[in-house]
Amino acid sequence: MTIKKINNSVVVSDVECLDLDLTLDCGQAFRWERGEDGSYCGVAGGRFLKIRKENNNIIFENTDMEVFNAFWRHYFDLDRDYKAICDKLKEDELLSSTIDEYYGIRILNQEPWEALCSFVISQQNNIKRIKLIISRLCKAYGDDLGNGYYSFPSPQRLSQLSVSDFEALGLGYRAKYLEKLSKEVAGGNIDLQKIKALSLDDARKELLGIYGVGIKVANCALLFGFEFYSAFPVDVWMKRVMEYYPNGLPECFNGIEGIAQQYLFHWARNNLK
DNA sequence: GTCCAGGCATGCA
DNA sequence: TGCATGCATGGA
Repeated sequence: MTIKKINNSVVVSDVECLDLDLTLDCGQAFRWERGEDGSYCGVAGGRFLKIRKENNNIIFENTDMEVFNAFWRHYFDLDRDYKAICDKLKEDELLSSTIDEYYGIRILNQEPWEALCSFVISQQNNIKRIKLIISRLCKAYGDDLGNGYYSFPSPQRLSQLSVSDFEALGLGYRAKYLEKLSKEVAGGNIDLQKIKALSLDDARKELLGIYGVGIKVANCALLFGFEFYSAFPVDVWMKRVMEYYPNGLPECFNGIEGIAQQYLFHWARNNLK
């Protein structure tokens, strides 16, 4: 991997295992939009980014080296050896063919607050509508970043809302979950950074204590927002996949269960039912 | 019209 | 502990 500043962009060459479609539009993050040219625009960490792939280069447009190194480098998990991870996972028969077919999925390091909210919203919902609701939430209560892009609203901002304010965004019965969660985090009763520093089991216990957070939402938040690569979310799609593992998860998943899961999730959505 | 979506809280056994 | 049920919304 080599990194260069070219004009207004940061250009990263020779990145193994990063397919923008598979990574940004695979149900782990809900704020990226694909342009007709295959580029993606989105917001993370309060920053707008346009990213595209050109031959062997990943181009981070309108980004300087400081912001790239401070934020996007970690967001895209660029310092993790996904090739080695995928090679290990391919010891499993199902993943061997799945990774060949869908090589390039990475786990994004999203912010804990956004990930937790997003997956509370995700429950009993489909990806298209999750995106729609989050988009409305950001437009209504996030900071205006220009060109129709908005930051994900802070817990402080959302703590000022009522249940009916959330319902107006189409949150349905999840409105009361978001309302309470926002107030708890804004008020300091829930400390997400502290949870991030715990062991996986302890962090999961903390999240499971939150109103509206069950085992699936907790594991998604842990994997996508708290950097726990062993978290293994099982939703309706993964329940179908689990029939292929009647004796439990294979040993080659150890420590990287979450990455295995994301490939299997993608495979299931394309191949099962 | 019915079924389903990256499920959860609640009540009851 | 495990299981049944209700829950908001919108697309297929």
